Amino acid sequence: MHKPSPPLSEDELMLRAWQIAGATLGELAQEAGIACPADLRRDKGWVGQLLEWHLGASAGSRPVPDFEHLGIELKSIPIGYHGRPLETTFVCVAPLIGLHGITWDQCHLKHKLARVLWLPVEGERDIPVCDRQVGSPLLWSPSADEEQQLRQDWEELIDKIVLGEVESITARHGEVLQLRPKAANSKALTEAYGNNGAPIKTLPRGFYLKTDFTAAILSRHFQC
DNA sequence: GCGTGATCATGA
DNA sequence: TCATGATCACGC
Repeated sequence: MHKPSPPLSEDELMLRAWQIAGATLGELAQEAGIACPADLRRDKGWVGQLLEWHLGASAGSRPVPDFEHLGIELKSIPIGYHGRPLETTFVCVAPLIGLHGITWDQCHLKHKLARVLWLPVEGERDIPVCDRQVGSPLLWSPSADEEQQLRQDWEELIDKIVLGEVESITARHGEVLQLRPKAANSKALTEAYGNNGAPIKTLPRGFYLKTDFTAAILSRHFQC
């Protein structure tokens, strides 16, 4: 099977997503002509990239939505036996410098989360990767409450970054949003503000959605 | 090194 | 048991 072209409409995208719902990753890998890894230790992004392939995502590694002209971001999310997310969800890299005058309405995170196609995938490690099933897709935009929660966490975290306190931020800060390392390893460093605004070198950070938050999104879907 | 895709692995 | 902090792969 050749790589699907980008979907031309939201309806077309959702149709494709429903068409792969229930399939196993092994079946999807076979159609894509790629091998299914025994585990994801060395292929952490494999599931996401496989789903991108099937749905015709076009962005590659560019910092734009997966479905650029639809303004939709694709997120696979690993689900455990109890239907809850097994992992936090990476959203985007956090800016550590050049934040003068940055606002919620113009920030990268808000735009990334404006419209997300969630695709749950079985993620328990005792299920062989090839046997894991894709779940039902969910096209989501933040409710007013959800946006308020995200905004509050984002503003508090950005404030700390601006004040040179990035290295005192842990994953426990934030109700729904976390700031955590996002790097190749602990030796990858980038510039940030330190005490008194002096430049320091620190680990690159990313914004992640906590599992309680994504669990609520998914449960709202299954209840309605 | 940065941004894309994330999960791993161990200390609490 | 589970979330945090660390890490893996790839294109450029």
